[in-house]
Amino acid sequence: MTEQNAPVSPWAAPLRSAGRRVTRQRLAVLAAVERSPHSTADDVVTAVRSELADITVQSVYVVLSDLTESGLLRRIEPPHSPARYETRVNDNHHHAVCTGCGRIEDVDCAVGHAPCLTPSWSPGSSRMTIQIADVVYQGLCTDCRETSPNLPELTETH
Amino acid sequence: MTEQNAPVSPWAAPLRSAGRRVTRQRLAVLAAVERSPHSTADDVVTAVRSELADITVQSVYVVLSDLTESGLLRRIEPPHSPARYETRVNDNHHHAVCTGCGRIEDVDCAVGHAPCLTPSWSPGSSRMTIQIADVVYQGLCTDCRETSPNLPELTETH
DNA sequence: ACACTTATTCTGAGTGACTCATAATAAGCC
DNA sequence: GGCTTATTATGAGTCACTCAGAATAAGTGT
Repeated sequence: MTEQNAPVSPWAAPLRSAGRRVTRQRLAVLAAVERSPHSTADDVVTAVRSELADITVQSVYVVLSDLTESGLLRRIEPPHSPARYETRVNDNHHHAVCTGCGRIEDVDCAVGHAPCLTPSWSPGSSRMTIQIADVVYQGLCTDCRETSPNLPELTETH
Repeated sequence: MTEQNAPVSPWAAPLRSAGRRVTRQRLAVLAAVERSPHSTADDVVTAVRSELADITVQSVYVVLSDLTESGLLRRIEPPHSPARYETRVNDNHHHAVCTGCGRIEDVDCAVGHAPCLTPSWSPGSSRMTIQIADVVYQGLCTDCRETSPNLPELTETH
């Protein structure tokens, strides 16, 4: 009875080394986001409630922002969408958002190194110390491309 | 008396060629955004009211999103900030947001061409037709760098 | 196993940033 | 000067969070 009869979640150790207590709520949120990357807070509430029926929306918000701050989750803010979360952190990936249906795909860095970290400033700007550069691609996914035939040309906005 | 006694706004022609009527509200909004790039909707309301005291917040929202749709304004959505607008459209520039004070600077493309428009997809992603790639840099501006001495290292997130 | 401290979660209210439906107004055209 | 229809104003409502304070439960020590 003293021994652990439930399997220890793979998230317990990461939580501990982030200096956070291991709670059922946090484990459930992490599992939900891992199962469905790019989930919104609302998605997470729905998913988690199948396991923890009474969890509140507010708690999910608190847990999500706390886990984001501790580096276990990454928060992305796609245009015209509530914030989304994923467990894939600490790698150089970005996101592509379909302007038709809103679906989000992961994108690795095309260049390998980081040219965008040494930006060329526009005239009149003071120079900032850049820490991160996030790229958000927008385009049409294969499904939406079929339904809407004639599209704007590819624009060089980078 | 029939001749134009007020100088024709430089924005009249662009509005017309975008198929939009030339109204005082639109001219005032465009002038305000041109004067203060990266303005929020609220900033615009304040600025415009010095000229058009009775304009409503809702109208400003409508005008801003309409002008964005017609390509006269560009809307940017910095993290943890309401949407911002600028008149500088159709050029390849991006933005750097100071994580300390929130100030926003313009950044030209560092690479000149557009490597990010040919992204390398992560496994499991379907290929989208990319139309635009927006880069958001985050870092510390010179002012904030002085006040907060020890900072996280530069991270390659691109 | 039990108490204790404090992080975490819950309860309930509140805010910021928009969005929508409908009525009034005013550009642009004849 | 009228007319048509795009714009703007009015007023209400929603979405995505955020905050204060009370209740609960991890983790720690005994």
